[in-house]
Amino acid sequence: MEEQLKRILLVEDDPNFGTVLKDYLSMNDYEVTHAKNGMEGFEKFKRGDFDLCILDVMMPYKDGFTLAKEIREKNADIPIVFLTAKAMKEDVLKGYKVGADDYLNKPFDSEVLLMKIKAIMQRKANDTVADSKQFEFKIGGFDLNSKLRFLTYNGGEQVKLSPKENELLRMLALHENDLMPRELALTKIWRDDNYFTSRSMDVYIAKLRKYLKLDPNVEILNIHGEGFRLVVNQDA
Amino acid sequence: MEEQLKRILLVEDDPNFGTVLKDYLSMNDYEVTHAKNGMEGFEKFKRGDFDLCILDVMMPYKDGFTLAKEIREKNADIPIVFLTAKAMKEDVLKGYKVGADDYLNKPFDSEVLLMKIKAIMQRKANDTVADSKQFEFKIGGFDLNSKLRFLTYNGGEQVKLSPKENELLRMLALHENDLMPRELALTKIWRDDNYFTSRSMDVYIAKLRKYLKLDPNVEILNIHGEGFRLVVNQDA
DNA sequence: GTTTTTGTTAATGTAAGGTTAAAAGCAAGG
DNA sequence: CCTTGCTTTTAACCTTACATTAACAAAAAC
Repeated sequence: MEEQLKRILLVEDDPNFGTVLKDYLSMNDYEVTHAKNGMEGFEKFKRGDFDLCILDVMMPYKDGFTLAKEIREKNADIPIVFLTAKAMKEDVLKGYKVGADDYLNKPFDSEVLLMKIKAIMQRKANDTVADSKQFEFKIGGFDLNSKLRFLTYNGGEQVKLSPKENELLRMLALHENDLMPRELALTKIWRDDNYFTSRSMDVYIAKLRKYLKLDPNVEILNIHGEGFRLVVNQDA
Repeated sequence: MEEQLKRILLVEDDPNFGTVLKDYLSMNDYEVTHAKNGMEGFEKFKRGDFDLCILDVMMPYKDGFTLAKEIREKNADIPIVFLTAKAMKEDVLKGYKVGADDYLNKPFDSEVLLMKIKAIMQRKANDTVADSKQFEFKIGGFDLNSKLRFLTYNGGEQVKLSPKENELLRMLALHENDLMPRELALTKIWRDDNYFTSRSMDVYIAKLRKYLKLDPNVEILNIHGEGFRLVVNQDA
């Protein structure tokens, strides 16, 4: 029953309105990333892992619709809500064509926005059956219990894992014997893909290798420039 | 999957507003009982079986908070929504302490109220599944009688538990060997999740650990950032 | 051979949890 | 009322757990 904080990407060029809206959403338990224009919005979108996008339609350089189209190319499922000052029919239509999940005219009641967000999230949550819910893994002689965050070797003592250790090992296990792309772990676990998070991840790979040393048939291999591979030798 | 008509108790002294609201809710498929003051509200509450209470805060004789407290004594789970003209901070706090599920400032958008009601009902519906009626537990060498609030070790002396000690231990026992999320205990037992209630809970965890020290096979483990785990080693 | 990427260890800063004691609430009973 | 005893909260201080960053070594790519 773990409640995951929902992440929202807010792209709004009006600094006043943007900040107020961000604060309001933050107060209501959403993790908000605020981008000040379309370019920035797309960059942040690519690097983070969001649950919902709120896009202002009227922005310099890159308008909300164009941005939405780009976002849709990367992710066909993510809910998008448009903010617009104009209640023009064509605009609304254009928005829905790009795949808007909802539409709000400025100025709007912030409570209404909140309700709509909640409704959209819920709707999506029901769809998301594909979201892997596996929390127990056998890795060679190890058992990983990813819900309670511990690892045992041959039924021995339980070693506690930190949240990051746990998620990373789980992600590797989900791709056992296969490539687990760096980018995937970084966007999903660290929720940001940059130099520092990347180094942080390497630190965690080292930690995991230390735990896994107990079983000579289990190892984490690096695929240079690509990611890592959790391999289990099943001979013996 | 039979749909049961939800029953709402509406306590509102303003006859105009009360009637309008009642009609509005009725139109939206709720069965509404309208009480015109606190006394009447409590009488009707005792006699009826409601799914939700909507209480006006400002009422003659008996205000909404007092009424809420009385209702809470009879039923610790029923959702309560307060209506108030004042957006005063103290009022809000007082309300949540009594166990408010939501708060609405008059005048408000009736659509918003409707959505909130829906959301609350849904939330409660999910909780109720896990809400067990078990009141006796075996925890290693201990027996917990949660109705009479005492704990015995190997049939020895009965140690009395305070209400909070009791509820917390029961909540842990309901999740034996599994994660009992911090948030769950805080929202269910303390009815509020903030820094202080959280520290309060830690104090109670310490108390329970002291009681449970008698049996070396029983312990309460912490899962950092998640919650606690009551583990029982069943080897001997 | 130089640059980029990865491996590893240690240092730092922050957040969460543990512990104890004092203060505040609260419900009898005098 | 005021006290008394019990429960709960608040506060202070301490310890542990985590994640990030830095620094340097090793490996791979170019």
